[in-house]
Amino acid sequence: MDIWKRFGEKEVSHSMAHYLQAVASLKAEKGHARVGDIAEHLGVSKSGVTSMMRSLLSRELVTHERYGCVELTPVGLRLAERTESSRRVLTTFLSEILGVPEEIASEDACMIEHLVSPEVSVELLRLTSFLRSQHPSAAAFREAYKASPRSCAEHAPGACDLCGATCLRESLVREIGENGMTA
Amino acid sequence: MDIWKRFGEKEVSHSMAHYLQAVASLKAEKGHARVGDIAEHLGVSKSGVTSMMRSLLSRELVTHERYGCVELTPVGLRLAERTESSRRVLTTFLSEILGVPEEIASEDACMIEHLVSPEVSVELLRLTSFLRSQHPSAAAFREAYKASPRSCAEHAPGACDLCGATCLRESLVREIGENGMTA
DNA sequence: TGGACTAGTTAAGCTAACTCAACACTCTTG
DNA sequence: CAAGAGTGTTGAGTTAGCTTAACTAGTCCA
Repeated sequence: MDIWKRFGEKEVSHSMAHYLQAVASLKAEKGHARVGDIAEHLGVSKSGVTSMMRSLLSRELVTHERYGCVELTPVGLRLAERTESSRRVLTTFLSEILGVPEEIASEDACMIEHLVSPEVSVELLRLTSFLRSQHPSAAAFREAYKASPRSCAEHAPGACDLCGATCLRESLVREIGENGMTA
Repeated sequence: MDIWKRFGEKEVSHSMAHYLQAVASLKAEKGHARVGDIAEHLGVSKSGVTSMMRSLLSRELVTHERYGCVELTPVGLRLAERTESSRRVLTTFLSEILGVPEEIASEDACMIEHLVSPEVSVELLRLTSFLRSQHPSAAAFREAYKASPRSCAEHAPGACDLCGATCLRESLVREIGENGMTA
């Protein structure tokens, strides 16, 4: 009943997760992460970076001396890596298994990467690798799934217990249509 | 490169989505949604509700007269229904297909329901209903998947193209372990 | 008809995560 | 080694989404 509020109680916020990722990727790319680099990488102002660094510093996720480079602490690094893992698994699942266009897959993954629990990520990884594997039933699945109906037939009211009074598929497809996209 | 910032550019925020859902569910449950009901339902103060109503009013997602009941506009209702659909699909997928404990499934679904694009929701619905169906290859899949390895064997460095330098599964499982949970 | 109670609103204040403008530091180069 | 360019920080201001405290509108009852 109250879960929705825990949104703000995650160990790191959406912004923080992306700052940590930015530091990690700049470090990997150029060998160091400076305030200006981070600002450019994320498309925010340098002063925004400075104040976020203060906040990450107080949580001991980075180290940062005035006018110096930013470094991830072990905890910060672990968080950055975990977010990155989650993003990779999600993107692959969404685009390869679900077959959603890559742009949408990346966008959705970017939105939710830091919100998905490791429990879900790890199971998503398992499912994704199984469905992509050479295992005979995975191959059979891929064939059958390709041919399975996209229509609402199986979602006619009463025929599908996922749908309640309204057919989920219909309302979702209507949504996509209204945004000018094709299903 | 800049997708992360679009987080704040969604048509409705996480909070708004949940206020809309609350109005819809109270309306369905008691026939009307009043400020106090919403406050109690969401665990926020009444003044918080009043100010959010002002904001939803200005976006024409609800109607609300001083000291009166709150009603969803057609757009508000559509958004509430879409969020609800998305939540239902996600919860089912996470718990039934991925096999994640129900509590975690609900929590994750609640976090991301409003962030997942309808394109992804609709494909997730398709995959979920296929994998739950009586289709022979779905049944075969379920059997094979149950028996498929949970271990890291298939993720040994180099053996799995999902993993880069570090094994995703290992880092995710480590994360779960550190939170005192079992994989 | 006027309390009293409940429901709702307003006002002021908080935190997060930004912005821009101005100032301060550092580093390079002549 | 000092001027200027470039980098980084500060400070003030903004918006979203809350909070508490104080006030007001509506309702019910004697």
